[in-house]
Amino acid sequence: MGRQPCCEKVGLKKGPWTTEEDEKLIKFILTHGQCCWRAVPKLAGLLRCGKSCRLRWTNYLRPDLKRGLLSEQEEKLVIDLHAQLGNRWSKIASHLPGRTDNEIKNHWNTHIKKKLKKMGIDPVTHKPLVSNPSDQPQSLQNQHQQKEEQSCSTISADAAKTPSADDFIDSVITEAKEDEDRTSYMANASMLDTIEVTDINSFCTDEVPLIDPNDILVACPPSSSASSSSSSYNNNGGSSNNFFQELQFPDLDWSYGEFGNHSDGGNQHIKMWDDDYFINWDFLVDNVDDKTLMVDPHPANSCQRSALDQSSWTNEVVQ
DNA sequence: AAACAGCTCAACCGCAGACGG
DNA sequence: CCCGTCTGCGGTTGAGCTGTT
Repeated sequence: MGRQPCCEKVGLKKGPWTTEEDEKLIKFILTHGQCCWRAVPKLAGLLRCGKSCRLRWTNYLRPDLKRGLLSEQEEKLVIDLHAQLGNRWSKIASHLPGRTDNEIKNHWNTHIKKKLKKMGIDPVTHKPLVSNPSDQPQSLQNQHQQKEEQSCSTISADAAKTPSADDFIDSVITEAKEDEDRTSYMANASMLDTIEVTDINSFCTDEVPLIDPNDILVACPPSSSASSSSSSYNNNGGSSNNFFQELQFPDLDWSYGEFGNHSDGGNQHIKMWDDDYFINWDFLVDNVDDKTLMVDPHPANSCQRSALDQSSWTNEVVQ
């Protein structure tokens, strides 16, 4: 009785991903696109549940992900959106190209929350922390007031600098609330320019990246993380770093450890998907060992396959 | 140098909603 | 409308790292 588990858990691996697992997953997704996550581990030869594969891909392996700390602009946008949307991280993330809900959620819990509290603002209500301001010394009240004004002023200053940023935020909030379709959002996407979000093209975590093969912003991870977070940035267990280096993308530097300072100026433009974009993908596809795998010369198209196509490829591969 | 505390973030869990039969 | 399946989401956990004593 009860709910069926998402997968047969017996014999499935858990915990940090290894380089080999990452390779398998990347190769599989690049070759087939995303579909039917439950089938992915079986077809890709992974001892993981589909859920785990999906998370690994969307939160870490997707090539269009930005890495590193959120910029001030992004942080402000997150705060604004959170004030309106609450903990709807995926909605918030959908307006920050290259950022995942998990990343934003983590950043909120570890950084922004503290920042707001320090400023005397309740991170939940976005209002001054003290419930009864009269209990508070006048100096503290002033401090809160100042901080709040400061907070508002920084945002409004930005708004002054980028006049349509507020409009944009309003529009995306309205859009999120009304659950408008993504198309209408894309129509307004150009407004993102005003808040210095680099990639204004369609962004959806459930798609293989449909990025414009131009520059995208790849932020360096925190230097601390480069040395810490062993499961990810260096080659202990979950590292994909070496793998990416081995792939030898032209003009692409994956050597996180060399990025150094990451605070604000830490973001670096890396020409990740240049004119040879598809050649790079081809390179990967060519290196897929399993010759039985279907090869799509334009993996980016994979995401645009219809549900029918996707079911048919699944069947083909299964067969 | 060792022990401990605090921090970060990838990964997991369980629930809810979407969807198709 | 119901039921089963699948995916997405948000909350939580815990391993590993850093800083402090």
